[in-house]
Amino acid sequence: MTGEYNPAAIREKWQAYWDQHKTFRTANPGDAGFDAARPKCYILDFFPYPSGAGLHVGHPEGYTATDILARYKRMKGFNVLHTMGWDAFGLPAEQHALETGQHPAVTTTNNINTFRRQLKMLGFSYDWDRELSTTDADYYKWTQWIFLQIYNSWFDDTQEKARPITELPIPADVKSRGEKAVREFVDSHRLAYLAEVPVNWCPALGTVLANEEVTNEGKSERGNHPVFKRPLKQWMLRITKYADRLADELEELHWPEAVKLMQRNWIGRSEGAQVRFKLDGHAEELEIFTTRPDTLFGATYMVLAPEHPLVAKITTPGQRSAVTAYCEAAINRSELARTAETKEKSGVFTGAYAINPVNNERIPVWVADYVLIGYGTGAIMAVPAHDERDFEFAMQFGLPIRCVVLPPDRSYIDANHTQQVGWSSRYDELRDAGAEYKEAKQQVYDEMFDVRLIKAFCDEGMAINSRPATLDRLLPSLNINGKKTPAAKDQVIRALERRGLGTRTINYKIRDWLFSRQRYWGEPFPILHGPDGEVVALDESELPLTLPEISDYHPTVTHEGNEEVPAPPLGRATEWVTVTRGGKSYRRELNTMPQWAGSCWYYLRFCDPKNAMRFVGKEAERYWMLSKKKDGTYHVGGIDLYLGGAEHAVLHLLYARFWHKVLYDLGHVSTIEPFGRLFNQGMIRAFAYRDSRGIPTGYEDIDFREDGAIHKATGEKLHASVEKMSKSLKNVINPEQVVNEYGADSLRLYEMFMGPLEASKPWNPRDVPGVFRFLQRVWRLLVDETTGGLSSYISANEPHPPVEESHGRPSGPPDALERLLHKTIKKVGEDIERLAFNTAISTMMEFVNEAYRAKSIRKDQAERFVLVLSAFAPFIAEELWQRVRGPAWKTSIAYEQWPAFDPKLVEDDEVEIPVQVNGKLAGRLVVSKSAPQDAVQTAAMGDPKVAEKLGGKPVVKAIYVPGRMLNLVVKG
RNA sequence: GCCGAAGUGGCGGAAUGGCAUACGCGCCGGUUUCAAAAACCGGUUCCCGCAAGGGAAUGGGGGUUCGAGUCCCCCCUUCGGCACCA
Repeated sequence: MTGEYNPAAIREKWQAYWDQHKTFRTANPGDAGFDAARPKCYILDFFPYPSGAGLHVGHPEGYTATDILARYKRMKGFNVLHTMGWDAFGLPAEQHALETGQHPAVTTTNNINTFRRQLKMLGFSYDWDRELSTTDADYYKWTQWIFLQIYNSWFDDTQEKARPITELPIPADVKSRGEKAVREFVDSHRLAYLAEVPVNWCPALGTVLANEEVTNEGKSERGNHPVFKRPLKQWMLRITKYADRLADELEELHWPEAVKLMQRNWIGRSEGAQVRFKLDGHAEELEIFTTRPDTLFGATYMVLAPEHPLVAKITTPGQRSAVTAYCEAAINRSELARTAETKEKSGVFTGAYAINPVNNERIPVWVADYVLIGYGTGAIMAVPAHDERDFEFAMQFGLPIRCVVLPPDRSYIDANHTQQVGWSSRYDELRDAGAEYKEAKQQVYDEMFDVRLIKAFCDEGMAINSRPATLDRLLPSLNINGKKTPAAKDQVIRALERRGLGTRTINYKIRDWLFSRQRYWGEPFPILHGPDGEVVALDESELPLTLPEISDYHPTVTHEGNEEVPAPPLGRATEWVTVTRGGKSYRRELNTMPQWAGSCWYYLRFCDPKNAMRFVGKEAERYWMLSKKKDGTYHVGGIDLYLGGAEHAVLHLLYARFWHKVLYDLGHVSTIEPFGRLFNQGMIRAFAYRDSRGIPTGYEDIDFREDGAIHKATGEKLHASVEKMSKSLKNVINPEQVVNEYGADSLRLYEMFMGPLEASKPWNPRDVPGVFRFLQRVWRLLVDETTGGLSSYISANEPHPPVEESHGRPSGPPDALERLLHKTIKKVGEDIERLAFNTAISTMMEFVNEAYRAKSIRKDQAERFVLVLSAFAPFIAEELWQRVRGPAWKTSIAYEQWPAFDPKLVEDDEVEIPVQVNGKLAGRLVVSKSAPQDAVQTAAMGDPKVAEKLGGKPVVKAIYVPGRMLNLVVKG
């Protein structure tokens, strides 16, 4: 190797070195070389789906950030667990198989090899011995095992936790009905259960689509073919039982508030009441859920979802044909199509009437598709005055709108039609007439307010018009007039409960998790179906249940009457499918698990990836997952940093938390949460250049001139905009190309230098040379380019301190550069801890600029600087370290100690401070930090510029922040 | 529509309530060179001015404060999430 900075040669040399020496192999408790005295740090990236396209510049953004932190923590003496693996089951490989016939396993292996090669180029300090793929039978054996744990559990509502199914108490009456009844009872309590659920069947593509693959018009995203809902038996996981814990236990986590909020919204806990309405002329009652029981007096009609079972029963003959037509149309429209059309409400009157339990009013019952069957009871009481949807519907169909909550401001009220809102004058009138304070107040509230609203008022306010007409007979305690919303709610609920008309209830938006896919490339379920519909789980000893080979990855189709009924492709593996046991013939479950399954627990397997006896060894799990807080108590979640894109803010993180909690309840893991600290990196976007017709142009066809981007061939000036990278916009940046041009260290540095990690930011190819230049400057500061020896900047006359003193502690006299180095070490360390890598890099740049200005740097200073740099740019740092240390030096820089700084050298005693007059800058002053205020003030007044600004007026007040600024306040 | 994040030079961005524009890109000038590139040194928010200097500016408007890019209220724009969840 010559003296010039040659990133490619350096990269190859050190990549091979790290591989050969297994530099980043991490020992587990009990392994040789494990040092129990060191604290642990588990730093994890969202592992990638190894797509055929290879690495994208978005991947190395997060991976570089975690790598810097991992390297820093290692140098700070931590045992660092930093790992990488592959979320390799999933759709694209299967689709590729459908198109080419190539086995998904082959595609997957190839893609993984590409990803691994590309990641290794970037110098990430992963322990590659822990690499895993969700598609390895050794791995998915345990995914299946966890499924069995879930299947073999039930949720004990009193203890609020999962327990083994064997501990489920069987009621005597169930027992008495025989074995089948017991089995059904048990099955209906399992955390994994079978249910009939509609799936998206696309006959033209011959496949079942995920909801995301279906357009709003109910067509397939690929090909625009029609998609039909077909009910299929599906595995469901009872995540709803964990709704409260999933919401409440977010509290303690060090996560972005936005993500916590998104999860809470997804869970959608809402408190309210279930209320039963009698139906006029029917024995059945209509049960509804409402979060605003205080508005019960404002209910002017009821609405049933089209799928509601009561619709058929209560519809009067006169309305029957209209209602039937409406319901059929609504049910056949996809859910997406139904919710997409938010513009106009639709609905039909059933002809039936319900009785409002609080005032005996007879109100019409409608059917409308704005009420969803899946939420609450699938029926509502409509309070148009205080619900926007009901308001809109009532306006459209001319239904009455009765205001029962007085809005605190007039913007809601139609002044032309409102007679009585001047209630304070009415109060005075009553008091003048001799009424007691309380009486007068109540009298005002009890008088009917004729308030006409111009829009729905949905916030809290004061209840009005809310008293039964005949107080005594119905609900004597139910006059809520004058009550504020929360108190009114509470009073209504308690009154309803006393009368047996309703109950306090909590509802959630979150649904049970649809856990099966009609796909080939996923984990097979360890489940057998018996001849009489009995479901049997495989024994743990029969795992893994491996995927059989099949030649055609399309689903199979059977016909039931005119209808096509799809079945998963695994049905083609006829030998695999049938299992004989105890003389009985069983069929294997043909569905496979969704891609989420494998990613739900990989962080646990990384703790102990080779364990053949358990999904993770107990000791390894405890060591890596239990994090102590500063106060000695344990953190609720074990992973010290989990970093990835915001696109997984809800589902992946929620599903993984759910599995983790089940495993915790069953005693398999030691923390209630998996990810103590979460961080989302921002998206990297890129400039796209379009011509006047809007057609994108690739960078290679553009001439970047000072006056703008010009199309090379046509000479047309192109319009630039920042967009998500995509093939069609021709703005995709390939990281491998950047590595070839500038080296891996430059790529890493640029990714971090672009801006704050969490911000979305544009990739600008013109900025990459900037960080490359910085690395070259570092190189030339230390290395003589012609000889390859140490540069002339490195002062030779200084004695070279012994190894153990040269880093890890300050040495040498505190000259200006030494002071700056201490500041740099402090600032970079702090910035790494708060993941502010962009400012850390600026700080290093400033140090190098200053060293050039000084034209000299001591060898020990150079060494300490290289240590700091090594977390960011490990290849160049290894090489420089070796060169500075001399040819005898043979070990990696990765386990050297992070240099220390002296707090005394970080603080300057002489500082320049601004002097302000009335808050405006008037001048600057160099002062000693310890100088008393009056000395500083006297010096400031002596400054001619300051004196001029003061204009001879007396200083009425002076604010001095020692060492920061002085502000002189004068009158006028 | 609702919820969340963000708006600072030509560009990416920096700034515990205390000198706005660090660092980098680009641009301008200088050194070096036969010349160019590279490298090194210096300059570069905008407006007026030859200059010294002066004025304005952190999306817009108001407020709190000795002092606001930062805190509070209203509005505008962009991005992200949810989308009839009663």
